[in-house]
Amino acid sequence: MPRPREFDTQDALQKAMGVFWAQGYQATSLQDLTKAMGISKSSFYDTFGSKHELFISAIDHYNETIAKPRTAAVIAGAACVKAGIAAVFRNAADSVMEGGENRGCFLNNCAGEVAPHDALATKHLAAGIKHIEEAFYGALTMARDCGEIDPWREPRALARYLAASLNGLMVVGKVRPEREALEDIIGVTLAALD
Amino acid sequence: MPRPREFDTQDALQKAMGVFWAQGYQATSLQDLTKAMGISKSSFYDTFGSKHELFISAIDHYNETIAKPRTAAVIAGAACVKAGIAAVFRNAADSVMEGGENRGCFLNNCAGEVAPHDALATKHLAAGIKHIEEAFYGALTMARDCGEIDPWREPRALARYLAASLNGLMVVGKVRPEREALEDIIGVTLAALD
DNA sequence: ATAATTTTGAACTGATTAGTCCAGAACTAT
DNA sequence: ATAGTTCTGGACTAATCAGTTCAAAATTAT
Repeated sequence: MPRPREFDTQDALQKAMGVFWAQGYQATSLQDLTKAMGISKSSFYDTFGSKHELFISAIDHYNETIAKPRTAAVIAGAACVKAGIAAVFRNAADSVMEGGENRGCFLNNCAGEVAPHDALATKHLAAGIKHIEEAFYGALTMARDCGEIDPWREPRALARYLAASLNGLMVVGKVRPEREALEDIIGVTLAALD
Repeated sequence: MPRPREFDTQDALQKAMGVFWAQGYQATSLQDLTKAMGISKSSFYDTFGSKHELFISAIDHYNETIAKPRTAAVIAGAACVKAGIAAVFRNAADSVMEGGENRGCFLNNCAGEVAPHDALATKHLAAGIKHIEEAFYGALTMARDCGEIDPWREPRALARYLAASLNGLMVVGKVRPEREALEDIIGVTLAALD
C-alpha cells in the first residue's frame, strides 16, 4: 500500500556532496542543495534532517565512494605496491590539474573550513584521513613482507607520512595547479620510500 | 588641523586576521569583525572598504607577519640549514598541538574554503605558499653550496616538496592532533633530505 | 474507487546578512 | 573659539538564511 520512494537518496547525497565540495559548507544554501538534488524543501528535511546532518552524511559518503576507491583499490590493482602508491599520487595530481573547476580534496576543504569548531564534522573527517592512512599501512606492510621495501622501515610512520603528503599535494595543487611542481613533489615523496 | 587616526589599522588588521583564521571567511560576520577590531561599522567601511577587501588584506598580513617569520627567519637563526628546516616543522607541529583552539594554517584554511572560486584570494594565497617555498629554496641552495646536502639534489624540487609537506602536516594536525603521528610525519619528511 | 503514502509548493517565521547613510560627538591644531 | 577631521551609533535597505507547517497533488496497491 505504501507509495515507494521516488527519488534515490544515494544519488541525492552524491549531488549534495558535489555542491559542498565545490562551494564549501557555509557558502552552500539550502536552495543550492535542493536544486542540485532535484527535490523539494519538504522532502529535504523529511529525508536528511537538516543542512548539517546532510553535511555529515556527505563526508561519510565521500569516505566510502571516493577516499577508499582512490586509495586501497588503486593500490590493489597495481603491479607492485610502490607502483600502486605512485598511482594514488598521480591520480590525485591529475584530478587537480584536469580541466576547470579544481575542487581539491573534499576532506581538506572541510578541514580548512569547519575544523575544529565543528567537532562532529571533524570526527568524521578524521575517520576519512584514517582510512587513507590505513590503506597505505596495509600496502606498506605487504611491501615489507615481500621485500619491496627495507624490513627496518616502520610501516606505521610511512603510512602517516604518505597520508599527510597526499593532503599536502592536494592543497598546493588547489592553489597552484602547476604540473611540473606537482611532479617534483611526488618524485621526492615517493623517493622517501627507497 | 586634521585629527590623527585614533585606532591602529595594523592592529585592527591583526585582530581581523585572527577572527578569519579561527572561524573562516563565510562564518565570520561583520559584527564579529568590528567587535574584535574594536571599531564601528562606519570606520570599518571607511578604512577597509568591504569584508572581502579586508579578507585579502588579512591574507597579505598573514604572509608578512606569520609565514615569513616562521620560515626564513627560523631557518636563518638555526645552527645549520637542516636544523633550521627541522625547527620550522617542529614549530608547526607545536602550534597545532598547543592548548585549545588549534586553528591550523591560515593559508590552508582559506584554500580549503574559498579556492578556486575566489580568484583574487587564491592569488594571494598562492603568493603565500610561494613565499614558503622560496624560504626553503634559499635555505636548500645554501645547504647544497656548503655541502650539507648532496650536490646532485635539486633545491627547487626539494623546496616544493617541503612546502607541500608542511601544508600536509598542518592539515592532518588540525584534524587529528596526535603528537606521535606528527613526529612520525616529520621524521620521514626530513629523512628525505639525506 | 478507496485508502495509504510520498512529494510538492507555497506561505510563513524570525533571525541574520553586508552594506549605506548621516547627524552629531569627539578630538586636534590653529 | 573655530575650523577641520575622525569616529560613532543608530536607523535603514533589501536580500538571504535555515527551518516549519500544511493542504493538496501524485502515486501505488487493494
